[in-house]
Amino acid sequence: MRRLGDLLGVEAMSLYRHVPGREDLLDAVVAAIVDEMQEDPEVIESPRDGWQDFLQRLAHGVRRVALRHPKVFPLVASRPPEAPWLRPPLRDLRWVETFLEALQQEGFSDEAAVSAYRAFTSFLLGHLLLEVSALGADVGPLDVLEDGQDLDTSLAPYPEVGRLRAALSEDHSAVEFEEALEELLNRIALVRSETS
Amino acid sequence: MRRLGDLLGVEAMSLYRHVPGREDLLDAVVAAIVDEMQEDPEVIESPRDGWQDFLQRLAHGVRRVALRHPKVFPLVASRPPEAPWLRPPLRDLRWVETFLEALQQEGFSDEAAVSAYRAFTSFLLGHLLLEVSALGADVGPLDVLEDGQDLDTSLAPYPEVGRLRAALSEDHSAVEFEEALEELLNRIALVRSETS
DNA sequence: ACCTGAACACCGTTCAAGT
DNA sequence: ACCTGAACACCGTTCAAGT
Repeated sequence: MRRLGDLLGVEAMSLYRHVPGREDLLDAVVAAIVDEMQEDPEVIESPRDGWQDFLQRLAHGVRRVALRHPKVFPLVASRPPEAPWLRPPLRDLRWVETFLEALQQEGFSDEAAVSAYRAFTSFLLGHLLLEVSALGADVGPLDVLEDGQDLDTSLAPYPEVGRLRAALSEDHSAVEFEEALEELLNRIALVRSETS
Repeated sequence: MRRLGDLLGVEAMSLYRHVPGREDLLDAVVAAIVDEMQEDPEVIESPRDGWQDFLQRLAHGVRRVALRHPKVFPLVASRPPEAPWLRPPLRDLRWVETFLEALQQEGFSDEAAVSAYRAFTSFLLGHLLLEVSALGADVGPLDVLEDGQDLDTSLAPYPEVGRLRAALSEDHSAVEFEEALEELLNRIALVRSETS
């Protein structure tokens, strides 16, 4: 609060005229991010070419927002949701409604739509949180080391990690996201046809 | 620090004899949780009936630890990792080494093993973080409401959410975890056979 | 070797007082 | 209506001093 006050050229105490407290302010930040997803033209674009197309565009939209705000996304992902049916990062009644409608219009049963919503949010959370945290890490890999050690000797007990450390450090987040998303959509399609 | 001191019947300042600071203390907590995974007999059990059996047991072991420590697991999931090749929640050189060895012994190529490690961690992170945070939420669904409103009127603009809110609130985390894990193993098997 | 007291530089928040 | 000063109850951390 004090820092934000400074940033606005005002004393911290003035903020309490406009906002009940720190927690509500953080909630508002999260809400702003969620709104940003809602305004993405790539996601909202009216002609939906099937539910797969819709979920593809939604997933990519959420990913863009996450990458645009790497510092804030963990908040979107982990603030306690307002209700049990709001799962991060799709923690918004409008999104859940749109999501369910879109799938039901294409013949999903109630249970299939709900289970797709669950699988979809788990997927987004895992991939985007990991991607975003890797971004924020900007960790010189030297942080692991004790004072005298170098990387090779400290990795000596772990030959495979040492041998593959280049491969392990590569960033394949974009293609991984794509492939896992593809796979998720296939799984959802399967559940759809099972229960319909 | 002050609260922990109280808990130990000592002044906060005494803690600095034993620990460099707050951050290192949190790191130690995370390390303790990771060690707990290592000691789970269900996971370590020597006769491994193939890599699928190993990954199944590992996933369930991590899940057990996460559910045993719902308050601490978010820390395991989101503390900045020590190196780019340590992905939460499997953020431990010993685990990565074991993981890679196990898969290579069963004919995985280097790339297939690394990509399996990535997919596996994303999966665990998404599912367990969501499950654990739903646990900690214990949210009376009334928190969403303004003072005068009741649930039905506040959900009125979202008919599908309203209609399906019972289904949306049900907890299916256990079966979802199982099914998604199954699906993940199938995908990993596919990648394995493609690149070998 | 281990602990303590006093102190420093921070927080978020309340409230009476200013314009 | 909006902002401020002083104050309160907290933090983590340093350091000289105690046993």
